[in-house]
Amino acid sequence: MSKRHFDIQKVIIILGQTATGKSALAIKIAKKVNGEVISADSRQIYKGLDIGTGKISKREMKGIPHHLLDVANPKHKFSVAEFQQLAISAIAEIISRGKTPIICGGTGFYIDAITKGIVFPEVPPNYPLRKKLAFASDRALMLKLQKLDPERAKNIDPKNKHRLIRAIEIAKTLGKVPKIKVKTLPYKFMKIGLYLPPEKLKKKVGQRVKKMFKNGLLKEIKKLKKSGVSDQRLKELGFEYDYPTPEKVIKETLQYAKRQTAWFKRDKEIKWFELYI
RNA sequence: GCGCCGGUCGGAUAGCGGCUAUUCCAGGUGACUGUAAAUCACCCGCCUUCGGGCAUCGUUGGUUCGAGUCCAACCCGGCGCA
Repeated sequence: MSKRHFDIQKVIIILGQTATGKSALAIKIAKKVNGEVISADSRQIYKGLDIGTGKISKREMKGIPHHLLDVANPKHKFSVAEFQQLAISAIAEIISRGKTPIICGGTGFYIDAITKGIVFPEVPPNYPLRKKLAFASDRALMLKLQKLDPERAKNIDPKNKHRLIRAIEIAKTLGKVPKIKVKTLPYKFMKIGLYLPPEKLKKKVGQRVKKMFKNGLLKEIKKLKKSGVSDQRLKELGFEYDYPTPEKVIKETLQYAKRQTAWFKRDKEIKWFELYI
């Protein structure tokens, strides 16, 4: 019996708050283990959002192949489920070439979609329906959901319109919202979390944002607008479209970092490291 | 010095005498099943056994059954006139 038989394929995950040095570490590890990087970032997935998302440049990649960057059009929404599919096939494809997948990113939900194998109900977004329901009050949405699927209505966030609308969307096509299902992938996920103490993070974010402005963040936003990305969309993507100031961007980035921490805190499998940079 | 206006939580703001002082921002804790830098909940004067208890609207008095709200004086800030 060969040793190979007992080996479970490893998939390395590098996660953590923004600006903690994930991308650089991913490159280092990739060099060591003959790996390729899969980005798990809900904004870097889009074409044209480079400066504002802190996307790694070709040069910084140092020859390491990167997947799931620039695969979506910023004009349209990209969903977790789509990401999950692409990521799963990217993992398989990298492994089939005898290399090690390294998932690197800060979008906790995207990472969990892979590592926990969340099975999303096969109901794609119904944008006309969403648009229509967007005007309804949370109370009205709740009543609607109670009629469609009393079970789901019992444990849903009663004031969270996005979730209510999604639940209604599912219930309308499937009859009801299916119970949470999980289909784990046959890999061993090694979760490495990068952490910076608050003061250092603040400093790092400040430096990074200033660099963004220097590198032409405003020009990038203008370009996106010109290519047909609406103000509304830009806002969804986390960009100020009118008067973004460094102070504002820094503040928002730090707020985001806090939300990231809240997400990652729940995952006890993460091994945390402070990077000295 | 005179006149006018104002002083309410870290900041901003609401509060025609009546239960528990409003809302927004900032801050904190948390939730998360196809929007996730999204969305949502709770806390945000002090104490608490988490049920509540005690404070508090510049200060000090007063009117009143009852005052952030009315009155007086004072303190502070802004504007105007000297």
